[in-house]
Amino acid sequence: MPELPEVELARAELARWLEGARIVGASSDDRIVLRCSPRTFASRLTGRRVRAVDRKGKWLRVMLDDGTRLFSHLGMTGDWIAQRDPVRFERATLEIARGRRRTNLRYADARRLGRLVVSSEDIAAWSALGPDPLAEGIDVDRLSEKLARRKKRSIKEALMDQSVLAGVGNIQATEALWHARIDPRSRACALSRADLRAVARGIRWTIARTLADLRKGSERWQDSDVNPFVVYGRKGEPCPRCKTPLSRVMLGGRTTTFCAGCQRRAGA
DNA sequence: ATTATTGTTGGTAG
DNA sequence: TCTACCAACAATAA
Repeated sequence: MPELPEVELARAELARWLEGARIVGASSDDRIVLRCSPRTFASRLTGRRVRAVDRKGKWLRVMLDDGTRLFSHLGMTGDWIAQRDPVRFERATLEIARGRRRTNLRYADARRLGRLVVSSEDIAAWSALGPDPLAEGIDVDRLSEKLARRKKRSIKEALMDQSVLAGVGNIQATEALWHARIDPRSRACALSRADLRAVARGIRWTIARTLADLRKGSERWQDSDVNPFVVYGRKGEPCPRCKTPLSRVMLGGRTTTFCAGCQRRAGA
């Protein structure tokens, strides 16, 4: 379910339910998603008050009043749902109380590629994340410095590297590079300063666009049959800009759609 | 039966 | 120590 925009939506939803509320129960017995002992999960969370729900890239961090942190990554199919009754593919549950009001927050994850970790400190996966494009913006100088060391990687693979920019995944990278008119197969180190400024604009554009879609639709696009993206998943359809049929290649094992007509190979 | 999928990571090689 | 590559993880849908 998640790249940066979806996770940001999940953060806002969680914050609305959790901030200032008290966790009065926590349980999970999923030995794949849960990366700490079920006992730790229950005992460290129960009774605590929630200070804040933060997001960095695709990671969520719930900060509690005693410094304990709950980290949540949604993997490919994870989602938090505020609902009294159990949901399909439920892997963990938080019972929360705010005054007299009680709610259950349920973590659902069909493929179980997501993870939940309770820790008293920030975990390595969180600390290793690069800047978040939505929260911190994109510093082209810093980006250029990092990409200069990627001699072999394509720009698309580099953008999906979470230590380069946190939160950009297959869809957002595909859309951003189309907007920037850069061929996704270009070597990351071959992009000029102007190219990188265009990529930064492309990322801001696609994130803002996806976020706006999610906020107004509230229905996740996977659940409807409408593809809201400009090029992702549209191989063979005419490019919205130049009408050339869109091509598809594999980069780093991920499907990549692009326009051979108007996305130029950098450095070539 | 086959192929695809919004993601990460651990092992290996260089 | 850093970069690069790929299989593995796991479950569903078309």
